[in-house]
Amino acid sequence: MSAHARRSGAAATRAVKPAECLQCEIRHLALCSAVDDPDVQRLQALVTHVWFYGGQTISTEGDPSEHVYNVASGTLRLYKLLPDGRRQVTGFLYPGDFLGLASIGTYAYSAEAVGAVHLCRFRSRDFKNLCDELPKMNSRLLEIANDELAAAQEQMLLLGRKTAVERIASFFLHLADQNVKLKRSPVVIDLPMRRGDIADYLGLTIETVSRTLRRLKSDGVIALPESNRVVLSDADRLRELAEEG
Amino acid sequence: MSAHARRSGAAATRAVKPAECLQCEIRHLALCSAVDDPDVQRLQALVTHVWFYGGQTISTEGDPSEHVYNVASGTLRLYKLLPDGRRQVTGFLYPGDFLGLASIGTYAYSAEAVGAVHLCRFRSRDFKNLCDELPKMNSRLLEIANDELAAAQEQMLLLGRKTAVERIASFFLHLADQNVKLKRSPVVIDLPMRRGDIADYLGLTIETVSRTLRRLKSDGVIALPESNRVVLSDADRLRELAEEG
DNA sequence: CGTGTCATTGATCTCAATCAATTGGCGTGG
DNA sequence: CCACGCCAATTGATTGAGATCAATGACACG
Repeated sequence: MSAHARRSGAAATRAVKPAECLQCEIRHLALCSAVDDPDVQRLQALVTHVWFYGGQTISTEGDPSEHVYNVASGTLRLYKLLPDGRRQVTGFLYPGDFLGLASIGTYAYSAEAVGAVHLCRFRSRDFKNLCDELPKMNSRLLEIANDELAAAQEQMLLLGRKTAVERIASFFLHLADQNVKLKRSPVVIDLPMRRGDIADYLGLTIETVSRTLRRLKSDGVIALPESNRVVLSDADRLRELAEEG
Repeated sequence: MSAHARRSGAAATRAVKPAECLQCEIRHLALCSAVDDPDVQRLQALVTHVWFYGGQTISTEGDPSEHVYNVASGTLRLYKLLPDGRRQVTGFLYPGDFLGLASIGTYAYSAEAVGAVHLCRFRSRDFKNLCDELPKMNSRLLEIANDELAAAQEQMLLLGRKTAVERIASFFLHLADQNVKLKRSPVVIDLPMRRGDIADYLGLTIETVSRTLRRLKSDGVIALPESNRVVLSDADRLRELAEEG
């Protein structure tokens, strides 16, 4: 079985002085939308901005969870490994997403940068304290946890019961929704991750992903102008193929 | 693919006057452990006790979420369906577990009684209001959501990457842990659910579950004194087979 | 005892995994 | 500029784990 894991780059993390949270372009998407301008200042006082290159590890499953993060730009992959190296990518994080749930004490999964990413980092302790002071933060966090839980249920349905075509179709539709949220095209979709990441996310192999893409392409449902860009030529057909409620 | 769903029984739900929450045997396991005796009284004022027979539906995916529940006794199965009837059981709930996460607005999944169950029911609105007043409730809820999220990640790993034997072994070990939590034997395990539920939980078919059990049995790893009771004769071996960290 | 439901067991099939090249893009260095 | 190496992705041939199809066995219940 598969282990499309990628050796982590050795490049260093840079940490610089905070940019202005009030001007943050993705604030409306993030956790930070929960609090008003005065309180955002308090968040800003706690934040450290960090950058990672593609392949770098942000946090490792089982390690004590010292930080939580907001994704400012770029994509992360979250994953768990089996002792023999088989990998399950449990999700991708995009700008506005929060990293640090399911991490009371220790991280429940590892996180790596897919490409270059910019993260807003908080010390778990500081963050926890702030949450206790700002009840809105806590309830927003609960909301996020609920969304993630619902997404996890959906992914279980996909992994347990869907066919390869259905998985790929569902994945693209999910990416299309994500694109809408980020005010990008719902039809032209960039795939920042490699085939191995997609395979490990969907419980397939690289080869099956590739073959399924070919079929969808030759059926005219999608186009692949580049290997990491999909065009949903026939979104309705794709929805049928995904077998969605 | 499989649809081991079961037609829902037609028997009526009974609702009676609340028992005493302060004397509740499983309070220490439940959400209710978050608040002190005086506040438990406030919880108790809001609770309705309801009973369901095996096969009855408690809530349906997509329906507006009007209630949240605590499981007082019995087992629930949570599941999602595909349009063609394929089913994924996303989890089982045992005494002390909370039903109502991933249910902002509408239920993210359906819930059915596996056998006879006793539930403590709250109106979502009342419950939400109480949570806003008792910050400890909110943070306990977040804690629960985090645990469920971690469990969901684990289940994704199982569904995406584990073999049939590994899935069954992991399932039994998980049940054993559950048993410890409920102060039952970690070796003799009752299976309140039928084979179809197990299959749909593990992303397998009934037949594969049955065959895998036979193999584990003939290998001396487990015993099956009755079809719905397992004895973990060799827990260490089982742990090896589960390929766990 | 029939009858229905659930679980087990056996025979066969199939979809995706595995194994094995081949292709294509890209950067490096001669 | 082109040859070479590297790596990701594609494509093809074959295998295999688990699904599907089909009985059979084991209880429980009216």
